[in-house]
This record gives sequence, structure tokens and C-alpha cells, in this order.
Amino acid sequence: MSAHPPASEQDWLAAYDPRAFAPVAVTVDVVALTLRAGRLAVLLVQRAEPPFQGHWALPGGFLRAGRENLAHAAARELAEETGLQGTDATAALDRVHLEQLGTFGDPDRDPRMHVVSVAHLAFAPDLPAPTAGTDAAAAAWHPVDTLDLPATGDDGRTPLAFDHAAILGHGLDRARAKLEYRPLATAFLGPTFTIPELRAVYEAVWGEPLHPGNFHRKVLSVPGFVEPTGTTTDRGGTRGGPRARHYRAGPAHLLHPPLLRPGREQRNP
Amino acid sequence: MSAHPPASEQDWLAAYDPRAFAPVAVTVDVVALTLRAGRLAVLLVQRAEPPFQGHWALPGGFLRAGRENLAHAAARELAEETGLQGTDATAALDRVHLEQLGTFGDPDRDPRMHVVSVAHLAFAPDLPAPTAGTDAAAAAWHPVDTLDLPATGDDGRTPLAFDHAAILGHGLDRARAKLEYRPLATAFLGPTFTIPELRAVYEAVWGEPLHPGNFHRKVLSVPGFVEPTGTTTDRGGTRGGPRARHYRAGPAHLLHPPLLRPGREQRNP
DNA sequence: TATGTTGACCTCACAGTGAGTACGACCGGC
DNA sequence: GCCGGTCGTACTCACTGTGAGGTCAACATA
Repeated sequence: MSAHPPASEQDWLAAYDPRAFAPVAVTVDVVALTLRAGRLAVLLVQRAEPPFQGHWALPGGFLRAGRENLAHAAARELAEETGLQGTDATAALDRVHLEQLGTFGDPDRDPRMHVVSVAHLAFAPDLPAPTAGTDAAAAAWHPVDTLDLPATGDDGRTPLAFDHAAILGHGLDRARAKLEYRPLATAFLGPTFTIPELRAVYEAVWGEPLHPGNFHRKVLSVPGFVEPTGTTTDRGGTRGGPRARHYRAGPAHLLHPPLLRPGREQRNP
Repeated sequence: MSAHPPASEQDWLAAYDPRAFAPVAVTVDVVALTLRAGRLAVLLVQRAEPPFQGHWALPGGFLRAGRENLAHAAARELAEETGLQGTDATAALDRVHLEQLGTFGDPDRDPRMHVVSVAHLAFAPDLPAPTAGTDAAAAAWHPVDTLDLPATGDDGRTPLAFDHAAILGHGLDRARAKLEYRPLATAFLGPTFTIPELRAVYEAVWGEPLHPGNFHRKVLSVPGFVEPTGTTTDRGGTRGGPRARHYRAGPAHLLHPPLLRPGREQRNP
């Protein structure tokens, strides 16, 4: 068969079994975000093999053809590369929110061949430190503010492998936007939490302080966002203050009205 | 090589050239929306070959491995299956907004093999009637309100091929939501338009009438959405009324404040 | 006990909205 | 040429949600 059939032969291509001519691989990558010590962090693995040996990369791997769908592949890769595969770890992973982020398929994004990567976005509560998988030299949570995106690599640090810096940038944008109208911030917290803890999630993801009083009012005014448990914290904050009430996530899937980020009206690109 | 390597061998898989073991195909499908006679319509092609022979399907085809990225493949498929490949047609296609919608990769969504489809969404001005490609029996714009999604096929009509009904549903949801905060409605219109024409786009996509006065006020209050050309229509509407002013699309990429759909606050799933 | 911090709640001014009204240009029909 | 109806544009009004700030009492630390 011809290596470069002319443009008019797309019907010819479609009539044949693509496994005979289409050297395309499909991988799944995961932008897994969590809160570590009050800072937004992303899970990265250090590549043990070429290409990009020694570089940090998003966890991911090849889709198992014919045996799993994309969401399952993403969940499997996340479990494998965090080392969270025990019974209690499975319970922790059940609390993870996982959604598709986008698909990246430039022909030269992988030097080996044409690899189409379906990126996913995961919001996780504070997971234990990851253990490196067999094809990785290390795995760790990295605070995103020290990655200094999108200029990663310009100041001497090793840049992320492949186009993973761009994928991570998309994931952060999506996470910041999605917190406005979906109750996903609770996915970063335990089963119960306080309003100030919820506010800390928003401040960490958005990277700016929020007005405590207004945030409190808005969260409680959204129907189904949080519901009180009736209990409070055992003691006040480390620097004083009254005890905070406990809440749990409510049944809402959509925040109405949304919690909008401050100061996003004056810039129009 | 083993047809079913055990779960612990993912590193083994990653170390090998996937073209030797991964029977996965990547296709690109397009949900192309336009306005025909004031109604929202989607481009469908009738399949000439099995599987789903005779069924209507979204236009799409295989990604040309190593020679194009996903956006290029989507634009190529759209051009091919609309028969718009001439010079003036290229100009018409330049006005089309194209974006990635999502990727669908269930192992059994195609009976032949595991096919991962990267769906795209296109907003087009009133394009000419399409001509069927070589692998299609027919191609036509179908008003979406007669498709009766997602129950397509229940009332005797032939259902869409593969999981294309679900993909189309996602596309319509995305289009309706995106019109709120992106100036994409102008992509359905010509280079200049009137405010009532723009309102007709929103009413057709959202499927409900809008308050003319409030819509007018809101469109003009969004900086960079539209800018006046200084001219007006040659005459009033067919049933009377004054001449409407002409506008063209402004430089804004984001609508601030957004144009929100009415009546979306009382239902929380 | 003294002092500073903080969660919960409140007030006030203002921007944006839905609903309705007003006006006059314009159409078709008589 | 007149007339009734249509419709683009503009305005008013009441209401909602917001940002900014204040108040108070519970609480920690010294």
C-alpha cells in the first residue's frame, strides 16, 4: 500500500480495516489536583525511560484496546501511579472527581510516533504521598505555583515532558472555571468541613484571598451546596476565634447562583 | 505476543512499539450546526456501507496518522462531506468556528473494533446544501427539533449510527451554554447583521423567545460584542417597523457580563 | 486578665436584571 | 393619502445579588 495516498482516496482508506494502515496510539493522561498544606498541587511522575528520560510528566499510559473505556483507563492510571491500589486506598479514590479535559493529537507531540492523548482532570482530597510505578523513577505532588507555568523550564528547571505543560495549563484553567458553577470544591475536602476550610480551597485554586463574610453568605445562599451537620469543631482556630460549624456536601450538581471569581470583568482579550 | 497481558504488565506494554499490539483506531466526528430558515440544523450523512448502512450519522472519518492534527482533520472532514472544496467555498468555511467537543471511546461503540472518536463542534453561517461524499449515500441539514433527541428512533425513524445521538446531544448542550459567554452567535450570521437577527440566533439555539428590549440593551452593554457600522437596513421588516441598524462582530472573545438563558435557576438535579 | 484573632451575621450602596411602557418609523391594505 | 398593526429602539421601575465594611461574641495565647 502507498505510504502517502492522495487526498482523493479517503474513501479508499475508510473502506479498509484501519489496523492495517493506521499507526496511531491512544494514551490517557491525568491532571490530578489536590490540596497539600493549603496549596494546590499536581501529581507528576519522573520518567525512567526515553523519550524525555528524567523529565517530569503527567501520569498516564496506553489505553487497553477493546477492554476499557477512557474514564476507566484514567482511573486505572491514577490508581497505578499513585500506588493507591489497596482496599482503603480504593475508598480514598472513590471520593475523587474525574472528568475528561480534552484530547491532544498533534503528529509530533511524541517523537516515537503519532500518539493521541485523552487528558483527564481529577480533583482529589488530600491523598497520601504517591509511590512511583514501575516505569517511573519517582512520583510526587508538586505545588503548581512553583511550576511557574507556562514558562516551565526557562529558569533551569527541567521542563515537563511532551506537551504536558500545555495540558496542565488547560487543566488549571478548567479547574478554576469549574469551581464557579459546580460544587467540586468539596471534592478536595473530607466528608465534613467548615466554611473557612471551603473558602481555603477556593483561595488556593484561584490564588487570591476572598472576603470571608461575603463568601460565607454566598455559600449558604446557594441551595443544595452544603448542609449543616449540627456539630462544630472541637476547638477554635489555632490563633483564636469561635468554633466553626461543620457542613457536608449537599445534593446540588450546579451552583445557582454561581460563585464568581472577583475582578474578571475589566480584561477583554 | 499475548492477546491479554495481565494487569501488572503495563510497563511491558509501554516499553514496546504500540503499533505492534494496539488495534485502536482514531476518528474525528463533527457536529456542524447552522441556521436554516430560522431553525437550528445539524449536518448529517447517510451511511452507504455497513455497519449502520442506511442510517444517518455525523460526518467524520479516520485521522490521517502522522500527517495532521485533530483540528485539521475535523476541518478536512467538514469540507469533504459538505462538498465545499472550491475557492469560494473555502472562503465560506473560513467563517466557521470549530472547537473540540469531547472524546468518546467505549470499546463497543463501533462493532468492527475499538474506535476512539474525537468529536468536534462547528458553528457555521448559512452554508449551501451539502453534496454527499463518496462513502455516503446522502448528506443534508436536519433541523434538530425534529430529531427529537435523545429518543431518536423511538417513533419509527432510523436512529443515528453508533453513539452519534449522544454526541449530538452533548454538542447541542455545549452550543447552548457557550452562547452565553462567548460571542459565537455572530458565527451563524454574515459579516454584518442587525440586533433582531442576532436575537433570532439566540432564540433558535435556545428554543425560547427572548425579551426584545432587554436583549437589545444587554447586547449593546457588553463591551466588544458588536460595533455599529453606521448603516441601516434598506427597508423595515416585512410586516412593518423601522429600519434596523447594522452591526459587525466586535473584538471581544468573552462576553462580560454574559447573556444568561432565562429560567434556569429553579431546577437543581 | 489582657489582647488579638476569627466565625457568624448584619448594613449599605450599587450594578444588573426582568417586566413593562413609550415613541415613532415603517409596512400593507383600503 | 389615510389607517391600523408591526417592530426597532429607548426608557422606567422594582427587585436581586454583589462588594465593602462593621459588629459582636467565642476563643487562643500570653
